[in-house]
Amino acid sequence: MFIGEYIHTVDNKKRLAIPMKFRKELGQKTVITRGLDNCLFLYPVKEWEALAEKLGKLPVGQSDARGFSRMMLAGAMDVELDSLGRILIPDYLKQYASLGKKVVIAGLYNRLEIWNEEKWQEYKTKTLETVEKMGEKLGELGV
Amino acid sequence: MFIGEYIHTVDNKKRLAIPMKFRKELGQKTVITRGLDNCLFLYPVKEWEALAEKLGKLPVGQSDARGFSRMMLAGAMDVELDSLGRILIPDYLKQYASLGKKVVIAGLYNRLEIWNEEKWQEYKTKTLETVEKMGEKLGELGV
DNA sequence: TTACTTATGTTTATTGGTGAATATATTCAT
DNA sequence: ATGAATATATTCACCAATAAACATAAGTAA
Repeated sequence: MFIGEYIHTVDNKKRLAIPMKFRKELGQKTVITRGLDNCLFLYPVKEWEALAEKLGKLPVGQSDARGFSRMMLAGAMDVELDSLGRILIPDYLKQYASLGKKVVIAGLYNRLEIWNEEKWQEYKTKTLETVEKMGEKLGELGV
Repeated sequence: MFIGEYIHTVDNKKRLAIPMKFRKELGQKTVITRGLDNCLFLYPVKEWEALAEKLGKLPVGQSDARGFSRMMLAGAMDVELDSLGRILIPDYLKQYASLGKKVVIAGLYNRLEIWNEEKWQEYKTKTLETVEKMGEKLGELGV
C-alpha cells in the first residue's frame, strides 16, 4: 500500500528519483500514464494490467468512456527504474502535467501520483477546505 | 483503549516521544494522518489498514471521492517508534496541524490525537462551554 | 568519419533521518 | 523531605538518501 507525499526534483535529463520507501513495492517495471486533475499516475505493471483490462472493456458506444480510456491507454508508457531508482519521464507527459523542477510524488494505495509542486499545494488547500464537511463521510467509513 | 492527555515537546529534528502509557498498546508500527479540526491522528497499523482499504476502493471517477482519498492516503505516513519511543513527524503534517514545540497527545479510544498545545486549550474551553447542550445529544445516542 | 546531440551510467557532496548517550524532570517509596 | 527509579528532553555523531555534477556511450546529421 502506497501512502505519504514527497517532494523530489527532476534533473535536467528529465529523470525523477522515486522515493526509497516506494521502490520495493513498485518493482522495477512500471507504467506511467496521464492521470486525472493534471497529474500523472504511476503503476506497478501488475496493477496496470488489471486496470488496462477494465479500460479495454468499457463500452465503445459511450463517448466519454471512449475518451477516458483513450487518454489513459494511449497516454501510457512503460518505464523502468534505473540503478538509482530513477524513471525517465516522456516529454508529452511532462508537458501534460506541467512538471517543473520540483514535483510531488504521492502514494495513493495502489498507485503513485506525480504532481507539479505548486499545483499540488493549490489542490491541497482547495480540497482541505471542503474536507471538513466531508467528515460525515468519515463516519460512513467507520472512522 | 487510549485515554488521557499529555503535553510533550517536539525536538529540533521533528521527533516526538509518545507517552509511555500508550506505547504498548500502540505497537511499534503506526500510521499518522491528517485528522479533523487541524489535529493529527495516530493509529496502530491494524486500525489503519482497515480504514485504508475502504479509502482505496472509493471510485476514482468521482472528483470529491478522489480528493478525499488523496487527502487521507497521501496525507498518511507510516512511522515507527524508535528505541526511545519517538516518532518522526513529516513536514507537511507538522504544518497542517501547525505544531510548535509544545504539543498535546490525547488518547481517544482507538487512536491518539496530536494537537498544537494552544489550539487544544482553545478547543477545550470552547467545547466545554457547549458541553451541557451536547448532553442532550448524548442522550439521543444512548449514553 | 567527424562533430554534435541525446540518452544512459557513475561519482561525489549535501542534506536530513537515525541511533545512542547524557542531562533534566517527574514520580513514588521510604 | 530525601533519594531511587523511571520517564522525558536534549545533544551529538553517524549513516543513508537524494541532488547535482560529471563521464561515457550511442545515435544522428553533415
